[in-house]
Amino acid sequence: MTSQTADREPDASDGVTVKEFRLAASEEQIVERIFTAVMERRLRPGAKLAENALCDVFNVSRARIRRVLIMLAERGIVILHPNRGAFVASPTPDEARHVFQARRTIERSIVQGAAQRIIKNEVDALRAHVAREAEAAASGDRREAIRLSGEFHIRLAEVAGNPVIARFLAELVARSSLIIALFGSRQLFSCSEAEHRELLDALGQGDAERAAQLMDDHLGHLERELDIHDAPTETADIRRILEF
Amino acid sequence: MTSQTADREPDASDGVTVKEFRLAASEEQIVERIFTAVMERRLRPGAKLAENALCDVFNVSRARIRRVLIMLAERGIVILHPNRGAFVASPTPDEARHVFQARRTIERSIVQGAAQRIIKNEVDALRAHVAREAEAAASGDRREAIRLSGEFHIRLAEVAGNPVIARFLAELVARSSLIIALFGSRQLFSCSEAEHRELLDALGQGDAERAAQLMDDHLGHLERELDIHDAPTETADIRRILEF
DNA sequence: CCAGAGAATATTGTCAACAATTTTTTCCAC
DNA sequence: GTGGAAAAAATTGTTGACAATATTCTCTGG
Repeated sequence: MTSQTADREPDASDGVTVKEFRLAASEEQIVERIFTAVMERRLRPGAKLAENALCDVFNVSRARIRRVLIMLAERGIVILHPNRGAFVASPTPDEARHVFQARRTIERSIVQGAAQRIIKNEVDALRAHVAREAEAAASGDRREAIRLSGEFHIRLAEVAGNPVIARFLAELVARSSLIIALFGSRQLFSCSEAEHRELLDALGQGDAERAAQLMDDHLGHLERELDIHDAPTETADIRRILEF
Repeated sequence: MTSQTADREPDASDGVTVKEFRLAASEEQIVERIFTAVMERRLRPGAKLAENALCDVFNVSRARIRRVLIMLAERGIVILHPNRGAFVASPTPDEARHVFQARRTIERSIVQGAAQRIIKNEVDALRAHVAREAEAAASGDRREAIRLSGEFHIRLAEVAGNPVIARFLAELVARSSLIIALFGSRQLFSCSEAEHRELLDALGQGDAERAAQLMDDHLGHLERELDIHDAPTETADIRRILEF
C-alpha cells in the first residue's frame, strides 16, 4: 500500500497544496494544481494542455492525465477538441454574462447562509485572509493577490455550510478568472479587498440583508469593469467558425 | 427528447451511418441514457454499474465506459470506489438537505429569469408538457410520469436563458431523483402537476414574484413529503462505515 | 450447520504498443 | 520569396494484454 487514500467523496475542502511533489501526484492533486493555475491566471484562456507535457510535469502516465482532463472539461475549465487536444476554456461574451449572473444568484444565497451560521472564529479567519490580500496587493505580488482574491469567495462559500453550492461556486470562480483574463483591462486583476472587508463587517453583525446587497454590488462592480464585447479572435476560433 | 428503444446494434437498421458522428455522439448518449435511467428511477441508489455490463449494453469498449463513469462521477450521480467499481450515488440526509436548499436558491432565480423573458410559444409548450404529465399520471404510467415531472424543471431552466444555471439544475434534479428514491414514501413519486400548472399561470402573466413564491412552495412541499432521517443501511455502506 | 482459511473466479487498474489524425517541415514550381 | 502539395514528425485515440485487487466458491475442522 503506497498511499492510504480515502475513497470517500472528494470534498476539495482542504486548502493544503503540496508543492514540488516529485513523486507521482494523485488525480485530485493534479486537478487542484491546474485549477489553481487558472485561478492565478498563469494558465490563460486558449492555452494548450498537451498530454505529454502534463505527463512530464506531474510525472504520471497519459491515462491518468486523460482522466484529469475529462474532469476539468466537466467543470467547464477545459475544452476538449477531438483529435486536437485539450485547451483552457475561452468563455464567450454570452458565457461570461451567464457566469456572472449565476454568481450573483449563488453568492447572494451563500452570504445569507453565512450570515446566519458564521461564528466569530470564522469571521476572524476571513479577516486574516483579507489582510493577506491587502498585503499582497501592497507589496505588488500580483499573482498572490489574484489567488487570494478568488479564494476569499470560495472560503466564504465553505463556511456557509452547503458543500453542493460551494462546489458550484468553485467552478464559477475559476471560470471568472478566465473571463477576467479575456475581458478585463490591464490594471483590473482582482476584487477590491476593501469590499471584502466591508462584507465581513456586515456578516460579523449578522446583517444578512446588507451583506447580500454588498455581495451583489461587489460582483456588479467586478463585472462592470469588464469590457465584454465580442471575443478577441484567436487562432483556435478560426477553425470552429469555418469548419463544416 | 424521448429516447426510443435503441438497445440494438446502432449500425444495423440505422439508415444513415456516419462513422465519426455516431462515435462522437455515443459517449454523450450513454451519459444521457444513464442520466435518464436515474431520473426515471430505474437505476436506484447503490446500484452497481459494472464495466462489462455497460460495455455489453451499449456495445462500446471499456475505455469509453470508463470515461462515461468519470463524467457521471463529476456530476454527483455516480460514486467511484477504487478497485471496487462504480455505483449509483446514495445521498446522505445531509446531502439531501443541501441539494434541496440549492434547488430553492437556483430555481427561484430561474423562475424570475423565465418570468421576464418567456414568450407565449414557450408557455404553451410547457403547458402541453404538463398536460402530458397529467395524462401519464392518470393512465398509471408511473415511469413516464416521474420522468416528465423532473423534465419540467429542466425545460423551465432552459427557457430561462442561462445555460450555466440550467446545467447546475440538471445535476440537482437527477440527484433529487436519488433522494426521493431513498427517502420518499411509496406513494410519493413526483411533483404534483397541478403546482406546475399554477406556476405556468403566474409565468404567463409575467408575475415574477408570485411565480418565485410558487416554486419555493412547490419545492418545500416536495421536500416536506420526504422522510429524511438517517439512511436505510445498505450492504454497500457497511464497508464505508467501518473502514478508515 | 457454522466459521474461516484458502483457492478460484471475476472485476478493476495500468501500461505500452499501435492506429488515426493533426501539425510542422520540406521541397518544388512559379 | 510565395503558395501549395507531399513527406515527416508529433499528438491524440484505441485496443488488448496483463497486474492488482476484490468477490465468490470450496473445503475442512469443530
